[in-house]
Amino acid sequence: MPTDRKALINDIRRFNRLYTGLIGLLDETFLHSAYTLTEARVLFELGRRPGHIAPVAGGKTGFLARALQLDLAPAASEIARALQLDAGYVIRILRKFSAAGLTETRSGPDVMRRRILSLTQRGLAALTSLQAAADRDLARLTAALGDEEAVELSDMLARLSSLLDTAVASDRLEMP
Amino acid sequence: MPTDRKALINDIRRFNRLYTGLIGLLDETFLHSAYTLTEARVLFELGRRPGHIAPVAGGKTGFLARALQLDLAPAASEIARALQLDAGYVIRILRKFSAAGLTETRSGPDVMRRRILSLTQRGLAALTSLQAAADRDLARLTAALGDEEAVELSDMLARLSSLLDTAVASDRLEMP
DNA sequence: GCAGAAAACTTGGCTATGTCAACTATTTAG
DNA sequence: CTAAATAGTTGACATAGCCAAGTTTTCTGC
Repeated sequence: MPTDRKALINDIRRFNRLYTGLIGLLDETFLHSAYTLTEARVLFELGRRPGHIAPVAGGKTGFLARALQLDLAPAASEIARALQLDAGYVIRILRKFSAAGLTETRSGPDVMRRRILSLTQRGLAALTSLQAAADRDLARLTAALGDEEAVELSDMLARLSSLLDTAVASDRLEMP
Repeated sequence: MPTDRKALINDIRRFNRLYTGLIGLLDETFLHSAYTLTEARVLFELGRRPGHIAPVAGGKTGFLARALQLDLAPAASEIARALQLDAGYVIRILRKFSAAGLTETRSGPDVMRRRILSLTQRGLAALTSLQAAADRDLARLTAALGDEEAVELSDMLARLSSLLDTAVASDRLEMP
């Protein structure tokens, strides 16, 4: 292995340590909320998927939809995959949400298709409030940065995301 | 709040999502090892602190040492703080390590100062093996990147660490 | 359109992870 | 010397999250 790769790996490890600590700090926001950390993540994930906010009436979840990468696939399993969580665990969280009136299953005439979830107004409100809290903390955290540094940081994060995406994607292809 | 700050916060959130997923992938390395994720983190932390590998005989842990930021402070509490874990929890992990012969408490002539830990040869071996596994995974992950990209990534991580350090540090000062 | 495969859902049981409160021992500050 | 901090220690407890096994629903090949 070339030297620069060793250096890179070392740098990633160092950064990992730093960022893990930072995430720990930011997560406190959620711990002070009415939801657990994972519940919050699930809530965010529900909000991120338009298909779950406003499900297409009668939308098919079959081969075609999947091929087109439509976001209409069943909720629990998809969220579990996205967040790397156990499916059973996610189901329980979703049921808790449902019981709290945050989500609803707008089942059309076809009762079987019970899996498509959507956020209720109440769920959307909960999400918005969580987002606001998280934003407030991030604003506080980045308050010390100058305007130039802020822009620099944004640019780096974007580039970094792109690089990591490439890496992760090709890693996935190799070892599925 | 200026527009660029909102953009920055959004970018951070996006990056957070990506990186959280990445960390989840990398953590699998440890889950497949003989240690749990947290145990592995504690082991790494022990290895990171030279004071714990080779404690200075008779080293003082008092006011002076603290003022000079010497790394001779008691093990458990320090590790707990660094990793944001409960002290009692850390103690138990450390005892488990001790029982497995990974660490030892080399108490000097002063019996009272029973807190300084060090890794045994066996502990060091365990750590080395874990590091190797983690390195292997990181190498695989970054294999798809070109040499130029690797260097670019290293540079960005360093710069990013510096920016985040600044932010976190001044955040701590404001709200201790 | 039907049989079997694949994928999603669901549940119970379990371990690891982590919290909390209480108490003791030691160290530091005044 | 005394107070207050700081560390360590322990038990009891709660939660998070995984696993395996079973059920239901959807997809695929014929």
